[in-house]
Amino acid sequence: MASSSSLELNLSLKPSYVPKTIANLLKDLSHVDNASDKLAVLNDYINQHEEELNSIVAFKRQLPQCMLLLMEALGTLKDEFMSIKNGMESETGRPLMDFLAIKRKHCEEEQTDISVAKKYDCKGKSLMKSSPQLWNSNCENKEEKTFIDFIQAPNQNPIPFKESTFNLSLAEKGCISTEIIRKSYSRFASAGTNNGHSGLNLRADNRTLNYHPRPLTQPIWKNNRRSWSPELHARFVEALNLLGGIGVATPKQIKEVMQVEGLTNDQVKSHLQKYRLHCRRLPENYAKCLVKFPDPWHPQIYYGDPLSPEDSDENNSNPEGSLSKKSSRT
DNA sequence: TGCTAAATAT
DNA sequence: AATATTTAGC
Repeated sequence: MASSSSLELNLSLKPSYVPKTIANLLKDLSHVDNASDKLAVLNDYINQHEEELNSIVAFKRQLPQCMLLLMEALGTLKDEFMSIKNGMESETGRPLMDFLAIKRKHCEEEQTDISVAKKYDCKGKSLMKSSPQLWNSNCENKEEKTFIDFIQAPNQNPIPFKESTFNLSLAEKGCISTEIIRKSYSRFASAGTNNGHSGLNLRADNRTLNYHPRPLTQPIWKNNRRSWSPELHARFVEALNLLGGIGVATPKQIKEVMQVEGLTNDQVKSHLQKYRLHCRRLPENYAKCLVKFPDPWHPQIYYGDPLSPEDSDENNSNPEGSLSKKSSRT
């Protein structure tokens, strides 16, 4: 209703995302008579939903229902996209590729339109790139992870990238197979039920899969004991954050993400215990923070996006000074 | 000795 | 997995 104006895109094909329920979106879509425009709108919603899914995946344990709702919405959107696309093809007898070529042309024009970017500005970054890219058969962009990628458990054979990227498969065969989505969805839904966890337990998201820690530069052994150098600790905290925070990450998961040779579960467990005790004494917002926060252990270190280890690693040059600060606490 | 980090036990 | 206890380094 409020968004009906946004659907007056006719042939301009501008991004049309306006938050609304799927039911309302479908209702609004039913008033659009041009199938191409419907697909464009659906595509915007699909991209936007994937972005949002990416955003909350770090909070998946706290927001499992949000994950499910988003994934259901995505499934619905993609099914709808498929059926419209199929309808188009059977009606016109024209393969989708023709359609894609037309869209691509439009999108290239759009890319120069600042107002288009504005619409996608609410979260700052990559949103604007998603829409124009959809219609390109741009296989280069391996960074662009979508829906399917972060439901892969790390030890499962990932679906080949070709199939797992919505954009690419759209370009190649018109649309991602809903079968793949369903498979992934059911894997997602059952992921946490057999391992003792109450809720969903997605072991790895797309960031975890991409996490490639640089080799440690500082010694991690002292006598016979594991020495938690600030650099090692930084990696520990990164892993912690990737896995959803101090309250939910388990020692085994942390160890796996850290990828430090010789590191044992017990050592991580011990360190986690110590770290939790330490954080417990601090204002509680520290302990809950997931992404950006000053490490209470090394307060002068400010952890940035866990994706960029250099943020935390490099700043550890003066570690011991902060360690001594701990003893001044009580 | 006391304090803490790390290891080990429950 | 969480907590408690022990060991050991400074």
